[in-house]
Amino acid sequence: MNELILVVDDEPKIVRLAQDYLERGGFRVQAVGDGKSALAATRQMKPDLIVLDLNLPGMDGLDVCRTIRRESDVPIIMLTARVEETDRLIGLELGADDYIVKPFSPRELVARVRVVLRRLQGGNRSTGMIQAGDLEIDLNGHRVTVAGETIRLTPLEFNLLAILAQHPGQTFTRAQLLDRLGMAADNFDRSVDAHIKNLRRKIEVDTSDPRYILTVFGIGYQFMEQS
Amino acid sequence: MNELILVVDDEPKIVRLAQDYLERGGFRVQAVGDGKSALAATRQMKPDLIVLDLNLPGMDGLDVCRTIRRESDVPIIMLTARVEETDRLIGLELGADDYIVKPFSPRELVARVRVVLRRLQGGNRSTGMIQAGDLEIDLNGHRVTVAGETIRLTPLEFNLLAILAQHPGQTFTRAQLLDRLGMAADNFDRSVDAHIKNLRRKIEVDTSDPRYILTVFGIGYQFMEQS
DNA sequence: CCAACTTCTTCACACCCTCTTCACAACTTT
DNA sequence: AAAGTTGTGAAGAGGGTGTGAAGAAGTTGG
Repeated sequence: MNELILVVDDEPKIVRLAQDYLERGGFRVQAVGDGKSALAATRQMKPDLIVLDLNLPGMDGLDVCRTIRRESDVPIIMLTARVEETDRLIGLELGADDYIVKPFSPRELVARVRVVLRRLQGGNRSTGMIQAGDLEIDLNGHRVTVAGETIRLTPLEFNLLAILAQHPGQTFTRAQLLDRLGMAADNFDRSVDAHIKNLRRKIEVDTSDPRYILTVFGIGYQFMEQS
Repeated sequence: MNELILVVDDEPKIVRLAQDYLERGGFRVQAVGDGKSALAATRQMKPDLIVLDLNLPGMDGLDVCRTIRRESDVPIIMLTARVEETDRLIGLELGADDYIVKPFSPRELVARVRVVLRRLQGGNRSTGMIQAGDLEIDLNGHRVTVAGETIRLTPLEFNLLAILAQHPGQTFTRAQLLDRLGMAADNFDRSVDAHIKNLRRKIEVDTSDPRYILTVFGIGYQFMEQS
């Protein structure tokens, strides 16, 4: 089955153009015109990739991106009108996988879509089960076992572990984690540390020499890469 | 071998101007004055990029663009006198990759040519990934691998490497690096040296014969240009 | 609706890593 | 050969992190 691309833009011309080229490129395309519909469509149709315009009526594209990221790892390509904004996109690290500056060539769009999809195909995303050493995480069942023993995690601890474990080797800043966990942005950064501490106490054999959740000094935390 | 650019325009002044600047920019240039010749030249010489004027004698520029697109994926930059956004879209719809409005600055033309060539050749500026030899830098994930092995970098070392690697071949003075790293301006210049030393120890095979971070005596440092 | 419980946030202190600086050696340029 | 520039190891100052405990906020059960 061909990949399903969700195009989110309020300009019909752009939508038509993108849809036309993407379909000619062998993708299925669904289009919506505002952020609210984008969220609904993402939940219902579970697209394989989202092309998201930054300035949308109503909800800001950045908020849409953030919200989608909280519940899904679907790849997102941002469309932006200004070159200056692209710096912020990377700086904010809000979870977009690529961006394209308007006016864009539709062929470039198709090429970028292919690149992003190919890049993320190696990732294991569909099973809902993550294994790492003695650790086993059941994303759907909200269950975590260490050496066969089920352990009790708080909701926040589970989500924290899930985010990290779904991206082994990638370092998340405290701000990114606060964001993805849906915690108030004005929270103290160090509250993340507290949860990491509690989480380590439950899953690590030796908390002073962690095997799963590593500290990246000055940046944040990361889940140990599988060897 | 340098890229071959085909310039299609019926105004000798424009052709001369474009040819002059493009050749000075390191490209080979071939020029024709009408649509029919443009098609023939495209088939024969297989240029790496085409600069195409919209209003040509005989065949319309849009038709030329459409026809070329049927048989080739060569990048096309359109030249036009009109400014309206709708025209941009029409051009892009036909398969052009960029759009320049006349009168244009010849330097802008060269810059656009470079941009289009780079982004269609899989330039990975926006992916957040930088590759150079055995070195791989994940800007978003704050991860650096050497020959597949993840290495530990301090925040300052990571930023230093990122700045240098994002501008290969460009030499930075110590003052520039201090500035970009957000270090106090009254810092000792030599602290940069110390970080370069530590960085080299982690990424270079032989620190006395660096492959990635080169010293430019009397100036500063630069990241090795990859061939 | 209240009480009991769990979870989340904040604080303070100790500890560890990083950054800066210094001094000297090695190198490049003139 | 002299002068200036860069490479390098070591040590102190500064800032980030680990941690336990206590208060705040949210949840569950009667």
